[in-house]
Amino acid sequence: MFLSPDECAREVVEVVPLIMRALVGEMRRHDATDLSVPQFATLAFLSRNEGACLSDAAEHFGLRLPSMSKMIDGLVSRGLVLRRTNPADRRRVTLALSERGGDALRVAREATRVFLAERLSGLTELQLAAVVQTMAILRPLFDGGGEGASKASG
Amino acid sequence: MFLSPDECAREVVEVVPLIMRALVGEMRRHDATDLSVPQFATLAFLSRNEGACLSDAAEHFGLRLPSMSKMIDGLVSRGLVLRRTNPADRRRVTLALSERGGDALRVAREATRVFLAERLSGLTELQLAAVVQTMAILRPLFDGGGEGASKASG
DNA sequence: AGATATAGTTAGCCCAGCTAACTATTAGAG
DNA sequence: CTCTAATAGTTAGCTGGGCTAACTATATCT
Repeated sequence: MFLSPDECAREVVEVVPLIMRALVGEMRRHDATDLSVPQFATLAFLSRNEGACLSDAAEHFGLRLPSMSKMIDGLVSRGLVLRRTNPADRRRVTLALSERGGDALRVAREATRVFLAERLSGLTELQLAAVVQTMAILRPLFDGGGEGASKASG
Repeated sequence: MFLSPDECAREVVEVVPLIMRALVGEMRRHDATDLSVPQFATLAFLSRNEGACLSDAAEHFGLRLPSMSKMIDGLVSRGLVLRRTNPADRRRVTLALSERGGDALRVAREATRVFLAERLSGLTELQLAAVVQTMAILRPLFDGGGEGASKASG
């Protein structure tokens, strides 16, 4: 049986939104963490990139500056993110997680992980391995907005 | 090597949003199709469920009625969906794709498929098979809002 | 010094969720 | 048969999260 990228794409385009919807729904339900998925992702990015500036974050998520700025607004006003002017280049803004932001991220990560792990709990070891392998295959194709994605054949 | 649902969940929760972001970004770029992802998904649902009522659609997507109603508003006002009162139960509304809606769905599907297929074009046959297999594994866990998902262990 | 480029913000638009409150219709109790 | 309760949708109004256009502030370059 020949398996074309086309057929594969058809599957991915159906299943990924299903999973995403479940994740979004789950996070919406959680009043405890009370983070939207984009907010969650932003905190995660900042935890991996301490000191990133607004443009860095915007580029990573493929967003325009105003969108990113507003998102950060929300997180700053909730005390989860610190926004400071960079003294070396006073046009730039330096972003960092606050202590509360780090806590919120950990809580949200844990809740999401628990939710997903529960969904996956019925899978066999072999199936789990297949899922992990697939994630490893797909990640580089879609990370960083996909600029370098077309040369994934290597 | 033992692979726990937890580790698997950690991968899924990182990679799925990456893919989703790419899909959303791609659809936003497309002025031709000019459908948002939820609109696209709604048309796809209606094409598979001719004659569904508003509640059916809302339940399928895990949305509240007002949200679904507004979404349908948009599609109706663009001539993509027909909204008719069900004569058998005049409280109900019967939804269907219009001809233009069917066309729009086909165009959007094709564009999305092409985009994704391009991203996947560098994968080997084996990798493609793994992806397809994983989608088949995950789909039932997240389809239909996941009501029956917790008993996936059976 | 003055033009140009870069980093962010503000204003204002749209879509897409939500709840609360409402209308219209149907089903059911008495 | 009527009156109440339940069900299906809509409307109003809120929030978040995208966008562009226009602006400010800073840096860079001629």
